[in-house]
Amino acid sequence: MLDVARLADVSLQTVSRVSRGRTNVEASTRDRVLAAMREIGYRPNRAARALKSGRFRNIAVIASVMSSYGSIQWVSAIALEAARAGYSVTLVALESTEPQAVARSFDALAEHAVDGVALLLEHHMLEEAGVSLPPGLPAVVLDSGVASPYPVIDNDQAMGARLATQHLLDLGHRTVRHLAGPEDSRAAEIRETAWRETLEAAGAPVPPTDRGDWSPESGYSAGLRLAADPDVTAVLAANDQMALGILRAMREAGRDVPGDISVMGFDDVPESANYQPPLTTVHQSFDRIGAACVSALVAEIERGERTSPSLVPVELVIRSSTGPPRA
Amino acid sequence: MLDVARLADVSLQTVSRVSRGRTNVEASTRDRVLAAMREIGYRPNRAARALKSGRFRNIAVIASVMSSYGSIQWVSAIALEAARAGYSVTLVALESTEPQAVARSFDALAEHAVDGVALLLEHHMLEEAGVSLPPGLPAVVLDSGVASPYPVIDNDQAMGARLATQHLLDLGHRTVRHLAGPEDSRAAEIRETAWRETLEAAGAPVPPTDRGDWSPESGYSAGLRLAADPDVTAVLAANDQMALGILRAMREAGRDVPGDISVMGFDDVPESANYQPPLTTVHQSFDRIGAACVSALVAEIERGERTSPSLVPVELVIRSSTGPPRA
DNA sequence: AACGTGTGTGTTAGCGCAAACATGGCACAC
DNA sequence: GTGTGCCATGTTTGCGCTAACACACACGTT
Repeated sequence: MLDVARLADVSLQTVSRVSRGRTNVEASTRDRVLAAMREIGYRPNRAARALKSGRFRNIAVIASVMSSYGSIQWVSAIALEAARAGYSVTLVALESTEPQAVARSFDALAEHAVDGVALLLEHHMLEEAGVSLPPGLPAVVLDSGVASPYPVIDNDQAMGARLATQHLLDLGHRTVRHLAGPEDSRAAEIRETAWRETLEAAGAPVPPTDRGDWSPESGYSAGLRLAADPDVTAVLAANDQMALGILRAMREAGRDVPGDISVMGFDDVPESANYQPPLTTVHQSFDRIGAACVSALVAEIERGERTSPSLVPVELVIRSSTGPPRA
Repeated sequence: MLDVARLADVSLQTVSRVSRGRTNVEASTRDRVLAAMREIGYRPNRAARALKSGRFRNIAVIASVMSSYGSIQWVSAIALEAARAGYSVTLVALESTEPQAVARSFDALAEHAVDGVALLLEHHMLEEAGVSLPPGLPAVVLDSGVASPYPVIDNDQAMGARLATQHLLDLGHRTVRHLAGPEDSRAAEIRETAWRETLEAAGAPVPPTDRGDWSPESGYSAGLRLAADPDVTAVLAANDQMALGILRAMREAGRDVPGDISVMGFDDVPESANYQPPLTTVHQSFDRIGAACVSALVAEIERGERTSPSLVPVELVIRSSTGPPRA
């Protein structure tokens, strides 16, 4: 920086002003400084800048389940949007959801140079691990319906489950079975509750819930049970992967989809249009989530504004795995 | 830090030593300092530490295609392994693979506080964008077979394609069709070359290559063409998603898999065990890649050692989509 | 003429930490 | 007793940058 200043024959402060794009520098001076920077190959040192300003222009994303389609979409959407806002993104991947592993990652986080955190994890994990974020650190939680001290942003999953269930009822099914996600998942709970309430509101009987762990395997074994029950005409799986397992089970059991049984998923993973048959599902807007998340974080970091929780609408995607029940 | 020093009645330097885990501190002093840190809630300031040491303990991962299964696995494997080595990971997501977008991301990178970079992109993109990394910045490329100035790490994809092709030949197929990935993909090229060479080595005829873009849709349309050709008895798709599309096409064309036609994938995505039928494919070890990548980077950052390129072995996963040709 | 007001630029100080060097105490050999 | 070396700990300094202030000068206003 000193070299640049000397070469352009200005003070260090003027170089600093140019490098930060401040306006109160005469055009000719600015050009001289910029030329000097290029000649020397000057790059501002982020560490020094951060030390002085107290800001790192960096946000952390803590993701518990990088294997799931949703969290990946979230992470990339946040990374893209953060780049637009001039922030970088530090990815803190959890080895597992064991309380100790969560606690360890949070300890590491405290030493990270971040101005804010996006939490991509089930909120109860935080409590189980007995950890908390460093006080005063802005954060948002990407998870719906939790009582969190931080702003919460999520897809409107309840709306998704409602739309899905209603779609099946509208097709003429007497009721809809639900293959829920694991009990400790908040998302699973919300989807299940919305499913139940939609049935109740329509006066349809509420059958017992089946439960899987998001994996195709768990969908497969639940699917075998469902296939064996002649009363079942429609199934809503809590995610696409489990729906895939159900499709496989139905085929093996000789039950036609959607002729004998309608199957719906949830998430709209890119593959779902190519399942057998192409899956009717619920599409979530991850890029909008990412944008909402980053703007909430930046608002709090830069202007101290707290955002109120927000739910991003979802959309029904009707393909070929659902149809009217056989008369 | 000053408060901690006062509370523990030691010098700043001793606090610094304790906080970095240096050994030359007496046990009793260390305990006093640690207690004081806890009481005050002291957290070392990364920016100051980085400013002083010239190291950020942070590596960047530049990923071009966060949507593909492989890159996601790579990113999380690297993040996990980096955490173990005491590094954090900054994710630089590319908006697109347009040269301008790539160039923009690289400009941003230059201002990032990173000690090293892992490049998760096709090498030719760098050249097209006309960008280069800041000189002297350690980097590794996760991409095989490129002539790169940086160490290259990858799964042994040639081995995978060889194993897959040989598996089909061993089952008794006269030859094997190949649905390759896009032409601009190095991975696609390697897989295709290995497939061709395996056929040639076995004295099998080399049929024309079909080409897709990694998507299930492209697999589907290629699958329809393949299904119409009665000579085809075995197909190797360059990834699982395209294989999924082929499976769908075969089913719609009334061709049994593996009875009429054997289909193989490549990647072993978690869903592939639940495709219809469960897919025979090639499994890649992403965690080993992540570990190799981080250790290569750390070796260069901390000790200036250049690692030689390394290929991580892959494994054949035989499920139910392949079998002997109908006699 | 005296006084604000604004604009472009320079000077000073210090952000929090760790390297380099300094110190002082103790164990041991001679 | 004196020297030697080693260890735990303290003091000083500066990493690269920017906020705060200082200043000089060109204006317009009273």
